[in-house]
Amino acid sequence: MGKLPREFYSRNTKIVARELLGKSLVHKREEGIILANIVETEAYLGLKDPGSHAYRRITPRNRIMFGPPGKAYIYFVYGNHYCLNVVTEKDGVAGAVLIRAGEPQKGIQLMRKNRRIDGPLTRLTNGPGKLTQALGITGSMNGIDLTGDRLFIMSDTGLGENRRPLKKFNIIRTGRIGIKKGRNLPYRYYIEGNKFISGKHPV
DNA sequence: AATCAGATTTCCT
DNA sequence: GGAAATCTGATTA
Repeated sequence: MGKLPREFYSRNTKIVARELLGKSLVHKREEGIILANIVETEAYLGLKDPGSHAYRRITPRNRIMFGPPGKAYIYFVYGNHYCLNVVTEKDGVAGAVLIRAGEPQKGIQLMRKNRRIDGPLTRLTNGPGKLTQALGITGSMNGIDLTGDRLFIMSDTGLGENRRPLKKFNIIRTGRIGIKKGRNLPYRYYIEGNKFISGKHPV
């Protein structure tokens, strides 16, 4: 139930993406603790991955991806949203895992407040932009150290207001969402049957 | 149910 | 200039 150490992140990006499923993402704020279990991730590799921001070279935006593992790479997309990534691989090698969806466990009232939306729990954090908004994560936190005590990831505590801890689960691997180049590469991972995966629900 | 406009930054084919 | 690791609320394109 400890906080994941830097060695966890300092590994192959696809392995980290897979192993982050079922872990607990924690944001400590003045108002209280917000915690969600990670249920969907995508691996973004470095210079050779055409779907990655780090494709071909370092830029001011993607520089965090090239730095030490265990940091947060947070970027702004489509004029409105922030996406949270975890930096992987050794210092100097680009790689990151996009956290695409979570399952709310603690601080659900805070999440609803941050999202300024009513509706089912399953729509609170079922997408990368929704997740950061619910957790109160913005671009000013880009580069924050995930081995610190403000924003970090733990093994599933089994605590939570929502439901029992995730036990064993099957992992499904598919192509990544929302990109054109590199879409065919099977670098998206999610927990089979989970109700909090990104995407539209039928009404 | 499916589609569209709008929010508006960062980086280029 | 135009697309991009998105989402919401309004419209039916």
